Amino acid sequence: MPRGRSPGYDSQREVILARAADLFARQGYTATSMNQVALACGISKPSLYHYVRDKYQLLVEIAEGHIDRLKTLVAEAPASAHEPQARVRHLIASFLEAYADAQAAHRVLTEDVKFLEPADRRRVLDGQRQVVAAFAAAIAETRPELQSADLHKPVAMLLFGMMNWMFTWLQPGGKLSHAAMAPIVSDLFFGGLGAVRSSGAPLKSAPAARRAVRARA
Amino acid sequence: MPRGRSPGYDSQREVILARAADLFARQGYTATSMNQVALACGISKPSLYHYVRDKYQLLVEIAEGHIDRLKTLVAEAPASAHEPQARVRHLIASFLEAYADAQAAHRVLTEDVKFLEPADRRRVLDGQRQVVAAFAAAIAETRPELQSADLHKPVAMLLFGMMNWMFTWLQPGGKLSHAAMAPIVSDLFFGGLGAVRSSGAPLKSAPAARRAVRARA
DNA sequence: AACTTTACTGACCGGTCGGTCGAATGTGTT
DNA sequence: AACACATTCGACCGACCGGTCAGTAAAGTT
Repeated sequence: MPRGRSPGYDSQREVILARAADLFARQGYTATSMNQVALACGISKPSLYHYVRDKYQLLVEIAEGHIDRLKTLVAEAPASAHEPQARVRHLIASFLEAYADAQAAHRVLTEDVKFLEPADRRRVLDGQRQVVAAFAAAIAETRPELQSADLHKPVAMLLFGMMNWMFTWLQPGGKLSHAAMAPIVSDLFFGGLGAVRSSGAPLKSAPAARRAVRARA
Repeated sequence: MPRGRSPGYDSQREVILARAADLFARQGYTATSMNQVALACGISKPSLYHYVRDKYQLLVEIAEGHIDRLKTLVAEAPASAHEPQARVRHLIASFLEAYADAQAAHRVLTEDVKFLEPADRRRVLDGQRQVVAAFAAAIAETRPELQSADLHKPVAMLLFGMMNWMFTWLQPGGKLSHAAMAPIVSDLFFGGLGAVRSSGAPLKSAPAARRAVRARA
């Protein structure tokens, strides 16, 4: 066995994945050519193919890498807080932090899933489903009536809407950071959760909203 | 002057725009070929080019058509309600209705703006900015402290996040409709608005949340 | 030194893309 | 009938796509 892989192989591979994620995020998967990826990495196209099987593999690895990170986040969360609302607040903060650190991958995950082959797409969407389910369950603990009304998942999706939409308008260099938005999102969400009707009968008070204010500090 | 345009010209053109919007929404702008558009319309590619200058024009017309519709919505809204919160609630409902009626165009608007040339993109984004500003202003009327804290626009963006993210998870045929989500989104938003701190000092109560419950019926 | 594999590249391939050409066939106007 | 133009299409074009080939230079093992 005459020779092994260069020690720089894995790091070079990570550079490629990062640059590719960046290009995919800015231009979209289909609008990005492998020539562009190679150029962004400072290598030729055949060299690029030395590290990566094909263009599709780039997409799969970027998407799965990010969803795996998110799954790790929800898996680590339960241990950190026992009070239900504090746990969700912690989840929100850690997700927004992860989004900030991996904006390109996040954008690819949300916009280019449609280009995954059925099997891969199913796996990725299943990961997303697990993450949403974890949020929904944590939310349901703070207000069990929602679960019986089958509203805990829609409400969780509204929360994800607030978070996932942020990469659209929150620019990295701006004066408002992802971290600064975390308490605002949490306050808005838990404040409002109390006002969501769990059935046809309107609520006469907003207990969860008041609870939110108490838990915030 | 020997002949005018066929009476079916405009309707055929609208069919083309609708089919193209559908394909762009499902596959993305770059991943959709003009052959596919022609096939979906039941005509040949040269015939397609008889009705449309080029592929790019399709994108521009779809995006501008949708943003114009949204601008019309906010322009018509102020007359319909005098109470600030009711006005925003009305806006939310009418936007979600518009989204449901033009899901394809909405998706194209949010995902394919990046393919617009700078001038067109600027025009479209400026339209979006106007719409957001209108929402933000209406929100600020319900809670003026937010505006002085420069939080009314971020908070408006969180609202848009909830609404714009819905096309991601709310399937047209499902048991939960856009219309059914409108009061939930409104309740959650206005309930939570009271819990958002307008400054460093924490709120000791959530007045807007209680106001939300009263205004809901 | 001999050998095997990594790392890398210029040149190229089949195929598809957006878009056009030239011609055939209407169709309303004169 | 004669004309002008709308409408339609098969065939085609240059450009670019993802990906490969054949080959070079270097590096680790023996």
